[in-house]
Amino acid sequence: MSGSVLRYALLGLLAREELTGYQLSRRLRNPVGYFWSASHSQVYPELARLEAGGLVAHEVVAGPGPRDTKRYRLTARGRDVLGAWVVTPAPYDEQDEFMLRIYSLWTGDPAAAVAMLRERRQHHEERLAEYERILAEIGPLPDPAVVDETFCTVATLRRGVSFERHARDWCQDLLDSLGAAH
Amino acid sequence: MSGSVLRYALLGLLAREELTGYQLSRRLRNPVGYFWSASHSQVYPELARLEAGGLVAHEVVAGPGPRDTKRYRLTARGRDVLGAWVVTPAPYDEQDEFMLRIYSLWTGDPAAAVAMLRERRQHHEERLAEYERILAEIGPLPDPAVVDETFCTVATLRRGVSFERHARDWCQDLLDSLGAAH
DNA sequence: GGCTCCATGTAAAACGTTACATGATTTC
DNA sequence: GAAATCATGTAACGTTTTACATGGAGCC
Repeated sequence: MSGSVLRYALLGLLAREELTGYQLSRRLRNPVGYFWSASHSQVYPELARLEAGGLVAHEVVAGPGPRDTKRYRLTARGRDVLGAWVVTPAPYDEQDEFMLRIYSLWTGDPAAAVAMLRERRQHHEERLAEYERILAEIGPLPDPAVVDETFCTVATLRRGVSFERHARDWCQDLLDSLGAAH
Repeated sequence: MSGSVLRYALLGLLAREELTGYQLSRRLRNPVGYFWSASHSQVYPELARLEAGGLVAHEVVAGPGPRDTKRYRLTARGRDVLGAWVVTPAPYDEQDEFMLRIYSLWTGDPAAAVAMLRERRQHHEERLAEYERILAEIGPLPDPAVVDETFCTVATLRRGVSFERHARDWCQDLLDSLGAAH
């Protein structure tokens, strides 16, 4: 029973629907990939470990593809482990490679710095539009809030919207103070 | 010549002042630790690699401690490598263990979830105050902006302020919609 | 014919964390 | 006298990335 974070990403996805290893890998690009990603070569061994620990189980299903697929589901024990983990405080400091660049931006070429910041701002802009599009698709939540899958999905999207907006504005402010026209 | 990010954290610190391995380790908790951290057991081997590549050099100095210390400085080549890296686009998706918890919050105990979110909001509040204190200490920047060390430090702090503010408000909104009184 | 998607795995290499190892000086 | 700080390193372990390996179905 390893203590890696990946296992909780997998349990969290399986708490919502039954999935194959391949489908889990894809979701770890999108939509969960927005805040946690992993490659398939990590997923398959981790699934085997989770099954050995009794947190997930699988049945073999003839899928749409040519080969038999393993459809995984969360066990009651898996659900308990996940539920206990989510209310645990997360480590506070995240690594931010972009900020590391900003910290030493003064050592780089000014014109290249402006180009990099413009690209970054554009990236935030696009991601913001994407989050807002998904939110619009989901529509309004019921007013006495029901804390279910959708509620949590919307919560993460709202955080995304807030984050991208502030990040975009910060890029713009920095560009302005660098004296970059338009 | 490895391609890890740590090397740029070290180069970025050495671009500002000459430091020993131990001092570098401490700065990777604070202030750079706000967005990049590393333990001393990573720093010492990486410094050796950087020196082998001609990006840093050291001289042995009798420090305040009992033992001789190695004071490292950036070489011209190290400065070039750093300057080229900072204007390079950073990978966009960062891992966010906290958001992974939020995504599956619905599987956890509601009261425990509220407690966790309150603690998190408090954390953002404290970090916000810290950044604002440091900004006040630095004071205002010259108006025709000079893109130097201080300018970049202030840029990272402003981003920190903006981030903590939005994160705190998001926590509060979520607590509100969970119907948590105060 | 080549590319992408479906689908599963293993292996090697790189990277990061924690523990081991040592020891003087300063502060409580 | 105990704990923290200064100061440097190595070793073991865990995690992550990239490459290796295979192969059918559908699309351009």
